[in-house]
Amino acid sequence: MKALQKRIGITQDALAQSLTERFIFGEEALDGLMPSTRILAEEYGVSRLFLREVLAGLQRQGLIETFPGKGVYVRKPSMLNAARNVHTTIRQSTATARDLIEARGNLEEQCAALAAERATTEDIAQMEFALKALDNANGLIPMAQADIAFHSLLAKSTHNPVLQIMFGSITTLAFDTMLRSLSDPEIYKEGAPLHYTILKAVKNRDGLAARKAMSKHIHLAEYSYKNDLDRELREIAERIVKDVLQSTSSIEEILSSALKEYSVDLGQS
Amino acid sequence: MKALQKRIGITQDALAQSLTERFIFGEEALDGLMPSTRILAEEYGVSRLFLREVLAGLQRQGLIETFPGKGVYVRKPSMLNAARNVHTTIRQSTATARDLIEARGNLEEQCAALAAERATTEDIAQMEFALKALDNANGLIPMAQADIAFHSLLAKSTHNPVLQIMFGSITTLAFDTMLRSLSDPEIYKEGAPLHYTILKAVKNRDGLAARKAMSKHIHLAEYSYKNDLDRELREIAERIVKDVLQSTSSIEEILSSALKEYSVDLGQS
DNA sequence: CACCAACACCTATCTGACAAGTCAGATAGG
DNA sequence: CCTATCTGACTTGTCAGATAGGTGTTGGTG
Repeated sequence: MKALQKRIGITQDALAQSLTERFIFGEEALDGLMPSTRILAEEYGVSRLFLREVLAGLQRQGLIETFPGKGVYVRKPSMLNAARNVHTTIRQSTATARDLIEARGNLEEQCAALAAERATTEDIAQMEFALKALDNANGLIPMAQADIAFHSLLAKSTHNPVLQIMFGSITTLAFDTMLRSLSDPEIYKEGAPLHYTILKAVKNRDGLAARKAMSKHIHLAEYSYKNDLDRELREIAERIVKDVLQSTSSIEEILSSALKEYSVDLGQS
Repeated sequence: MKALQKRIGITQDALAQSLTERFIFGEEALDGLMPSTRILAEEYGVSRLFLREVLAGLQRQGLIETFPGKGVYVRKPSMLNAARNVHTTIRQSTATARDLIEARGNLEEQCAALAAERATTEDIAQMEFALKALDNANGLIPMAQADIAFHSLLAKSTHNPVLQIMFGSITTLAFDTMLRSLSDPEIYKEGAPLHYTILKAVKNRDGLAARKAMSKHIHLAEYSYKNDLDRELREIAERIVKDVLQSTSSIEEILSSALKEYSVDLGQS
């Protein structure tokens, strides 16, 4: 590690930090367009490829976005994007569905309670829209999309960016398990009305009721999962991909298109 | 986007997925050493550069680790590493200290309660070690290191990987605020004994007591922060870096060395 | 047996080049 | 004068080949 630093004048990390300070936090690139890679590379005295790798890192963090033929644009931070790496790690870990439900329950209960205090009329309207879409949805995937949108909007309604990030980091996993839960009609029949209970409590500014309804809603999965409860999330996700998606498109694409459609703009609060 | 896919036979994402399935989830590379970049590039019919960028992506996700002169090694996933990108995004967002305390409080209360149920004797011994180190610590940084180690060990004691990841994603931010809190002797005098209260409750398997003590401990910061409470975390972090660190080394280095020292191996649970 | 030097690998990086997308401005045709 | 088209100068993405520097092994020498 140290040897690499000796060889060239600047590390990738150092360059990345310098660039973020200059273009993301700093006031340069006000229109959002950064100088071209050639210019930047020359300016810092590194090769274009080296700079490219640094930019790739920033892109993976969601700080910038590159367009072939156009240039590199500074991007408004997106909570969802930042959390993207996290769930791949969870999928690798030994985390089980039970672990996820436990963590998610606590988090979402807090979100429900805080949303009851803070949700704006616009927040509520968005959540109502998502629930109506869930009722009228045709097919498993549209249902799950509306479902995850509702929960994400609830997290957004807390107006706490940290909570939004935390929920964002498990959104994909929650989506996996929703796909599994919704495929069971009985579970759906029991769980769906609770959405309205939650929303009603939020409207009434009744944090405690919202929390209770959410708790009930999340923990329904504990009964429905049975044997899968202590199975690793990875296996569940794999099965879902095979059974439901049939490799038409990736889970992440479906998820992010849903969040776009329901204008869940996690971040930029 | 589509144009790029047309040009070459395989996307970066597709190759990344193929590689992970083969070497991370799959059984190849049992010793942890992957084939060299030359071989892999030839095998997939892509250039070394292209493969390199894919590997760089995997490395950023903490899936692999490259050693110059040795090769590319498959790496056991580290929860802390996976969450690294998240806090840079939080720092960019408009999140305030109040937001962090709110989210962290709820999360850590749950961790304390669950740790009381599940902590092993080894977990408890590690936490005791960290607390003793905190008492004997000399200087702000060693104190904060012991402090964050204790809280991380508590999260580890839940034996829930998802909770560990969630806590990992805000560890850096918590560390920032600890550095600020510990610099105030009065706050420290009030907050430090609560650590022992928490640990005692964990030992007694008293989840409720552990939760209460943790709640009190976290929310102490609300009094100490005063004007800073609604200031953005970014500013606080910047000030800390300037005042405390004086650019000797980065916050992340200090933090990760602490977690290593106290053998907080978030992940691989 | 101990040592060490040459060698064969590895990754990291640089150079120079070309393909392909994008956009503004010149230019030709109406 | 207006409009449609085309050219050229940008941009990123990718490539092959060469070099630098680290690491481990192997075989020869003392």
